Amino acid sequence: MSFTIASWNINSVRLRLPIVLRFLAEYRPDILCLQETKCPDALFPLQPLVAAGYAYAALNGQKGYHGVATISRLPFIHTDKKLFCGRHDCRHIEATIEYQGKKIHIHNVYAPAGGDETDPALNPKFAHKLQFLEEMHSFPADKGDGCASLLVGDLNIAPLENDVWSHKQMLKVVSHTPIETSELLGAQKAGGWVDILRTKVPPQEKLYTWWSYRARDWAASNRGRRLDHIWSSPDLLPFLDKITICREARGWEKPSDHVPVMAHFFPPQSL
DNA sequence: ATGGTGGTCATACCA
Repeated sequence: MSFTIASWNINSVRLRLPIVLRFLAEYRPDILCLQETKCPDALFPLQPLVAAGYAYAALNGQKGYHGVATISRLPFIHTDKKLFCGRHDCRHIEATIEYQGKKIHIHNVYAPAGGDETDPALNPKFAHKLQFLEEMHSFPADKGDGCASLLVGDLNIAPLENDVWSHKQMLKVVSHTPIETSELLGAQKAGGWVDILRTKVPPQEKLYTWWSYRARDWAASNRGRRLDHIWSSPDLLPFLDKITICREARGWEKPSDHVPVMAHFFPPQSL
């Protein structure tokens, strides 16, 4: 029995409940971290998820915007929320699980998109994004408590050249500007995190997790970006079996513009 | 250079 975690920016969990249930039925992750749920906790559709076998949920939602939720087949031994930038935006929830004696902190993160203008002096949303990135620098993979960690979510940045369809054309586009990509890689390094999607797909290969709604034909033009990420503490790397980018979900009925990303781990006792 | 498509909540605002 492997351990599988998935992350998906769902762009309204209530509107897209049918494809959430389809994904859970077909891929059966142990944990699913959702972003942009756009749903206050009191209105979160728990019952159908419980019926699908996901009995545990850690919710941090608000009306209309943002919102994260971590749903699980395994119980949580602890949950926590972090506020970023002194705001009450719902952009983070931490849930700790125990899997075969190994405790794992799972951070579910939704980073600010940042608007269109790339000058933080002119665009407060981009300034907010940069401050969020700065605060992500003090988000360690090793908390010093002996637990492993995973950090997943929509970070709204495609850090590497082949995380976008055209590096050259995207350098002036929010999500791939040099300040964002260097800050994100800086936060990753400062926290001691490993970008595990890129341990299985080499940086020379294109890899996308998001395709705009605005394209006439998203699959034909294939102008994607890798905005969704799975980071781990280095101690989990020996157990990493494979990753899955569920590209097919972009073609499902009433799709999100993001697709689920997954990591599959061998059971620690098997190695 | 522009607008292209979605979501929320009922109007602009956000992605």
